[in-house]
Amino acid sequence: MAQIKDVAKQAGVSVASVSRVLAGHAGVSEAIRQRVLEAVQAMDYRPDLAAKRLRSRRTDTIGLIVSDIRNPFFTEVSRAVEDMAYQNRMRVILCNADEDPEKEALYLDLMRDENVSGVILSPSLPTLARFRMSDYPFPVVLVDRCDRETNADAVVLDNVDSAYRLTTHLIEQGYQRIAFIYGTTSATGRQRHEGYVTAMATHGLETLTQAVPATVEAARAAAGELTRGRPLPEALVGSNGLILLGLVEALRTAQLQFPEQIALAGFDDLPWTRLVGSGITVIAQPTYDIGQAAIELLLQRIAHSSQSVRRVVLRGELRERGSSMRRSMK
Amino acid sequence: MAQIKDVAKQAGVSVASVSRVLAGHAGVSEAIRQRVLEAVQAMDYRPDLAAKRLRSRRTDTIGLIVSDIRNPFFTEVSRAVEDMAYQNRMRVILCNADEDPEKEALYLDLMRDENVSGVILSPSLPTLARFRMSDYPFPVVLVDRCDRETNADAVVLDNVDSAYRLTTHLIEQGYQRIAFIYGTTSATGRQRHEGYVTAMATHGLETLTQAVPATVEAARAAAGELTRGRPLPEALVGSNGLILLGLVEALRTAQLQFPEQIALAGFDDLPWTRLVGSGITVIAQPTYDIGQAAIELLLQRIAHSSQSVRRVVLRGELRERGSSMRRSMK
DNA sequence: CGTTTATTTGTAATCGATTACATTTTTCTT
DNA sequence: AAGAAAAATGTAATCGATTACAAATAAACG
Repeated sequence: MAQIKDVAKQAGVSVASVSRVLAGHAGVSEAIRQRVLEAVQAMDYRPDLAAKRLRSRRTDTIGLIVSDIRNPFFTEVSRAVEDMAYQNRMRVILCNADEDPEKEALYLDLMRDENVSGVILSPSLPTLARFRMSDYPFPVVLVDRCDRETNADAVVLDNVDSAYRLTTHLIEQGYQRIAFIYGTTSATGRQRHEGYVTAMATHGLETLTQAVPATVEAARAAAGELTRGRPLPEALVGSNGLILLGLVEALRTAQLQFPEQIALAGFDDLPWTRLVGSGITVIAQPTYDIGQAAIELLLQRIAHSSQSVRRVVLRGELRERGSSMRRSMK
Repeated sequence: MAQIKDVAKQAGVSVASVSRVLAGHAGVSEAIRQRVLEAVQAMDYRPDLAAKRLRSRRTDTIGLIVSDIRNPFFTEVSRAVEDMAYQNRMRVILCNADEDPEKEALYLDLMRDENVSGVILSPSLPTLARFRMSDYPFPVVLVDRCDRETNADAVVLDNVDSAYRLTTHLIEQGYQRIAFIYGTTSATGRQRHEGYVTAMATHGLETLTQAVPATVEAARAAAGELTRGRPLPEALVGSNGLILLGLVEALRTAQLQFPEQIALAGFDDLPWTRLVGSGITVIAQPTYDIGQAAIELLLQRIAHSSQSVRRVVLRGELRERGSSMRRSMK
């Protein structure tokens, strides 16, 4: 394996010059630049990253900590983050913390060990509550989850508004007994719940909510109970993609047609939402954009560590489909 | 930031002893071990990974190169790989090569730069054809895609057999004009095609195939054409999850009910396959196991670089659902 | 108990780059 | 053309660990 001193010898220059040329630093003559580049080419020289990182004290690596990459939302976010990272000659270390604060802490420690340039974090509720930017030796950008109190760079959906719009849509379609099943594991569930409550209150309707861990199984069970109760809710709303999936499964088990017997809506426009039944009405999140915005924010913060704290709020898009069709008057 | 010499001073020993204790090397007295551990604890010392990697020439990092993490198959594989990697104190660098041989080469170069311990690769067809273990300075395990000629550690599904069983199932249900839409971008499509052809031949039936790039859009277009042709095929089979999704969308557009007007089956048991219509018959891949097997194979190979080449073949599971229900006699 | 052998411990070289600082070369002024 | 200032280049220190080798200590043996 060729190393920098070999290249220097081959090009007849000093190692410093080689390093300068490769780093793209100014103040090196065109003649030398050419000779170095030629030698590099000829020897297929590739700098040793470990050495470079040790000396320069920078790793050009960013950490991405999410609950579970199998959640399609995070899948898409991670793809965006990786795309942008490689474009900026950075690496990504991905961690699945499973909504477990201890794992999150563990992985954040690992980020410190790795001496990462920055971290994108989707925190569980307890971690979010405790979060202080100053607790970390690297910049952190929160993604998907953040609350009003938290002082941190963040990229989130307009959760309250989106839930408000979704709920209002159902009300306008003639539904009144609208049940909201939401995840308690993260801040988004709470915020979407808030939007739902506001919409219901605005129209003088009573709320009907069920808080569950944000998993398909929990949502399925909760929906099963709801559908066995009487009177039957007129509509079900799930606060995210996993929950929505649980609802669909439960309705199927209970042999309830939507929207004929019960309407349905939720968050996250997944590949299947328009395929089941006559399609499911959802708030689509601009997931790729969210990931992209997060890493852009992070890169800016890395470049200017003292710039003011920013929050990017992206708007969800209501996609009306069959599952929320107008209720026939009774 | 405390470094090893600070710890050594604090514990009243040499840096070598500290390093030995932390590396878990034998031949250090219990007394010193205790003193070092105490000092480490007290100072919250964490070894600098860049320095460690430079000197030891090992990174404990593995590369995972797939076409697109958004493909649910790879999502699940990557989760398994990451789980196992962290359990073995290793890191994972994930790359999306988009089925592009050039990107694959680029990322493989990057792996060389990173001096990774090993790589798990899901190669495109051209890369697979050219693949030589000896071309890389690190061990490589192929995942999902491998053909008979390739001499390499690999973890794959029993593609030919699974496709054979799936096709035979449809035939047994009374279908004859069975169309097979398969992806040309990867080796799996070809192999599944082979299984289909064999099953059809065994039963003296004529084949009806359509090769497409493995994307939802391409499959949708191809299926659209097939459904406009006459006589209509009696059944459609998609060679993977993306293609299957495209087929479902096309049938929906063409307003064709399954299995009433046309039967449907495919590969990959995704969250939605049992929710659309009366459920879709599929071959379920043990995706998590595939990922797990791949990294286990890789770790073994890293430990014993000269062990014999292994191929792990996992069996797909046929899940019969409504979409392939028995055809009423005509 | 002195010698040999095995076990601990320490000292200093090393991994391969970046970069501070010193030196040389070039350019600019007058 | 001499001297000052600016630009280019080189030398050597440095990043923070691991580890080869040397030195010191302990155990084993006749």
